[in-house]
Amino acid sequence: MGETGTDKALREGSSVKRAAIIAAARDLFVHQGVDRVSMDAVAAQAGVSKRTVYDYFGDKRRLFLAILADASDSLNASARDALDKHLPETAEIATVPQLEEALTAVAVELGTTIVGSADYAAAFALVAQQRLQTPATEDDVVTAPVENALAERFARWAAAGLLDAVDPQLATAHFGALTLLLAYNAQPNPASADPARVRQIMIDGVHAFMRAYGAR
Amino acid sequence: MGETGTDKALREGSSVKRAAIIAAARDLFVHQGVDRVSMDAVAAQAGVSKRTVYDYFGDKRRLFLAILADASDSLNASARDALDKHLPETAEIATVPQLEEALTAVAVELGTTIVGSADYAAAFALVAQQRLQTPATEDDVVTAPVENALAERFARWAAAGLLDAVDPQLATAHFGALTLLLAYNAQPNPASADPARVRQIMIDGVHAFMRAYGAR
DNA sequence: TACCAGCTGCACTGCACGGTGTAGTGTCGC
DNA sequence: GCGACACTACACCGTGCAGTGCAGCTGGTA
Repeated sequence: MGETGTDKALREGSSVKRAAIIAAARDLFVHQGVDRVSMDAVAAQAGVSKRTVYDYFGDKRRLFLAILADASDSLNASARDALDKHLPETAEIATVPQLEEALTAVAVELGTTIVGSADYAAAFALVAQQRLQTPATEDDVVTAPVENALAERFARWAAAGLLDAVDPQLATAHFGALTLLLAYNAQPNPASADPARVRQIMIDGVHAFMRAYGAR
Repeated sequence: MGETGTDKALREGSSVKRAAIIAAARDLFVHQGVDRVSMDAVAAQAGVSKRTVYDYFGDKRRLFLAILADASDSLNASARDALDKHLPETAEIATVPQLEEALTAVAVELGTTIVGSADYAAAFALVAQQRLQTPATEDDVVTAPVENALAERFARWAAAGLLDAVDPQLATAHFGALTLLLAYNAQPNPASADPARVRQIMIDGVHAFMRAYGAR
């Protein structure tokens, strides 16, 4: 399941044009909905002929899937960056306050990069749009890797006596709900978030999480 | 802002037909997306002629808004019911465990009726679909009344020393995130939720909430 | 009986969009 | 000069859909 077969006769083309088309389509799709955006509009926004769009991506559905894959990739990449940056394997976290500080740093960074950035918020919006439609939408944005990485760390801290979490998976879900989920949902419309507001939600969310799960 | 003006020349008609059209349109819209559902399909599903749909609602947009208003009303009604049932003004809640029990009852009921019921889940799905589209979407599903009612109760319990909540609004937001938001988001697709799963999420969510906000 | 409103069924218009085919232009390597 | 290629501009087809107009059926009412 690694490669989604580029079935036939798709042109490789330059990566800059490809990126331009994806960016244009993403922005238009997010703000107007996939169905209301014509391929002509995508081509115009990308500064490319409509024919080129079809030569590159085949049809509208495959263009959409390409957007999802692209967003999913960069989302996971930046999430992993944030984790490695603020919660490295070598982190010396020995007290609950240290843990809260580190988690807050992670949450704020994730919040500003994910919720605050149109690129990633777009992915969620698009999935939310298509989720209900044609049931054959198994092509989702994969959040699992990040969640698993977090759950693994939670389990380690629980073992170390820093967290009072019987079920690390559940703790991870609650962490996400109190931070990213809440922040994303609190925005009137994604891709235009108020950074300060997001930041405050993150801080409050981590604080509540630590009150619930921090060892006493 | 009370009445959205039924501009002109709309027929009142029988409430059963009206309800049938709304139900049919809601289901189709939720499962296929507003743009992909034709008015012919709505009429057929409702067992009504297309002409009648137009005579009743004017156009597709107003039909959509009627669905939102309808869902918003019944959602708030059943939410208020759940609150009055499990957290009446006359409730004798004096201990933290009693509070957790009552909150769990409320959350489970809200979860099964809202997340578990297609009617209300549909509203959120539709709003999610339209939220990004044409920015002039001020016609939202109003959750504010319920949230305020909850926040008010939280404030009272905080004053009574049962909750350790400096900011009742924030506590309400966290309560919602840990329960409804998480449950709604954990469903692969709304309107087909697993009741047992929803129930468990609610129980766990309230438990975590009480660990974070319950007085020690 | 005549009238009238609610409703159906259907034909019809106008339009927008997905997708294709193709002629023509610029560019690179030989 | 020549072929191969990437790309554009544009015309074009088929289709699906929002919305309208209308003829006709039905049941209730005076």
